[in-house]
Amino acid sequence: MDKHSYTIAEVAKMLKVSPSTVSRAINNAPGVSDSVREKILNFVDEIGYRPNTIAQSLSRGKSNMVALILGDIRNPFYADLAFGIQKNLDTHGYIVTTFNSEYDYRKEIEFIQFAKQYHYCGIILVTVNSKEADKYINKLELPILLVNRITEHYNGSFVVTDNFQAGYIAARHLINLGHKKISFMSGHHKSSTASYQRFLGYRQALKNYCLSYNEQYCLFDLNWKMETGYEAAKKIFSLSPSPDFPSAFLLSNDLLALGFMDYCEEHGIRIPDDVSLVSFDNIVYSGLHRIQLTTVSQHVEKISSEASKVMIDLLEEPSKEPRKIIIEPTLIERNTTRAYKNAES
Amino acid sequence: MDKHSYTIAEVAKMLKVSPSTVSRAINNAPGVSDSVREKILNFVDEIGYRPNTIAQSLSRGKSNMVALILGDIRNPFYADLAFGIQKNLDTHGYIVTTFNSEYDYRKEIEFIQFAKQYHYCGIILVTVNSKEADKYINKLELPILLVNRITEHYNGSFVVTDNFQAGYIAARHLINLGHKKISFMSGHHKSSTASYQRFLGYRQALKNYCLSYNEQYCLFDLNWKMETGYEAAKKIFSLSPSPDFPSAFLLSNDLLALGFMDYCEEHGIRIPDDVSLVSFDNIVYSGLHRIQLTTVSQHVEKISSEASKVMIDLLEEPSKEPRKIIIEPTLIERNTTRAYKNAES
DNA sequence: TTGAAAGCGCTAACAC
DNA sequence: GTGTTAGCGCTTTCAA
Repeated sequence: MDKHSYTIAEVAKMLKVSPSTVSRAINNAPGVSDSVREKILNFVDEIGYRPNTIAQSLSRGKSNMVALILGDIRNPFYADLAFGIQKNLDTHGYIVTTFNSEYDYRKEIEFIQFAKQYHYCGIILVTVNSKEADKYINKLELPILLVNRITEHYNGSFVVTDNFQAGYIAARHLINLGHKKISFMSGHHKSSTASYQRFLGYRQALKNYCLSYNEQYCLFDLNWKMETGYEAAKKIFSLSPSPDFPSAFLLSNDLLALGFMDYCEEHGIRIPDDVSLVSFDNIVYSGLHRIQLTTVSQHVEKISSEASKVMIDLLEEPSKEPRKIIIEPTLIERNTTRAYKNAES
Repeated sequence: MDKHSYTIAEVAKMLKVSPSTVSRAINNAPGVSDSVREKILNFVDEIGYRPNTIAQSLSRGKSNMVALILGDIRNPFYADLAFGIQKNLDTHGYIVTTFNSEYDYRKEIEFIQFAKQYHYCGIILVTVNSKEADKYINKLELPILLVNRITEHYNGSFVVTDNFQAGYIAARHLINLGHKKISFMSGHHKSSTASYQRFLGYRQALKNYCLSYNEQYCLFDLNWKMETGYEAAKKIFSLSPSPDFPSAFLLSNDLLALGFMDYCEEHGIRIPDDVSLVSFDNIVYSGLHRIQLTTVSQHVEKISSEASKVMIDLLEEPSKEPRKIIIEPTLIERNTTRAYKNAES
């Protein structure tokens, strides 16, 4: 029953040494004889002394907390990311706090300032990528790492998926299946480079295969959520019928796709019989036997391990060149796509 | 472009007042004339000064960080819980750090000690509930709140679901459907009160309706994960056929159920035609049109709002009586259960 | 109402 | 190899 926490001064006094010696011993710093070090370590262990991290941080002028700012931890993609990063950084003695910006750039900026005020030692940011954030990021004196999305004027370290390629292979898959009319349902198009790059990849594929792009059936301001995917489907399928109506859809992420599917199922639109679907992320629920969503994997475990490594580098060797890591996506073919069948055939 | 963060001393000097006056002003403490206060506040705002929270914490002897220790953020139930708690506490000026114990009591204890060393001001704990943790929890001098599960000798504040009731209504639903042989697939039975209470409720229902309990088809050490549910199904369905084989299963949580379903689907066991399934949590994916899992909702948004309220109480009025909050679960009837049909009929 | 000064628990020069 | 001492940036008595 430790009634109160000891201070380093108390420990020093009990051991009849100076606080600095204790400090050196517990921090594995040089300048203590082995015998004294051992004595101190044993004693400290015995009485259960642990240095006050707050005091350490203040004295050292830096903490060991890193902030992870992302859209929404309830998105399984981010939950995986956060889990991985947290676990990796944990083993290196860092502690990470996760902040949900809810895809709102004002919250994001608030959290960035917050991290600064709290003297976090670094920031891992999945930005919503507004012009505003851009300004804040560049005038930040904290080590920062952008994950998944980069801003326009950023030239620091990042770890991202090759989203252009992701969009390209998703579209190509559909094209190879014979689809001619393919629509894109995008997350905040203007603000998210991730979504925008995927869109560009899709456009490129269309172009390369001489297919036309029909903006009428595309949506560009979706909010990455299941409900939004549901609403998107409602909107699209309530459009008056036309020969131009798409036979396949690209959805910006799996959550949107799941919502989209839900609407379809409820309204007798069969997948993949009536329309084909491809999305991005490969969250675990997409692989469920009853779901079988064809999707482009971003390899989240790879992203989180790379991001952890880069962050640790940034923290421990600040002088190093910025690291720019791009990860190749992979198409996971499952069951929401099938060969295009002409109505007349 | 603020090159460096100002200190309170610098601000004071610029304003030709003392640091204490600045401190009082920015903390809304009494003892400053309105005119001076206003002047300080305006200036501080203008130059973008923010007090160093680390220094504040050290000086005050307490921080405003609360630790949330839970099993695994990748479980959507916990993601929802964490999201809600974080959002609520955020608006009260607290910052919450989430730790994943991975259902390992040693990690849990490590995190508890950690929170102490870092001078967190409070802990919200979803314990794995080992005897070990029990000891640590009770000799803790930090405000602590147990969520979802309580330990044997705990007599502090908690917010939990009525898990006995949850188990009872789940089983009763199946019984009303005519099922006679109902099996229970449990999370760590011995260590989790949540799971154990659900099991007890189930046993009680069996008893009340004069049904027999057959341990042979129950499993008690599952690990709350999808893969584990999959393995559980494999294990059960590889048992040699018998007239006692259950026609319905209760699964400790939705993730287990999803994995269980996956195995069944893959092996031609139809749900609900061949076997009925009920589980607990009502994560969002259970409601998907293609899934339609019948489950018992714990009302996670209610849990998180109550937990937040109680934690804030604990922090701000430490003298108050412990709060003990029990939330009633609700059965969500969907599509993984159906009336029992005798093979001969 | 305001300011001076001590101190929170630790680290890191600097001296011995 | 070890100890002394001066901060880190803030809050909070206490005195004015």
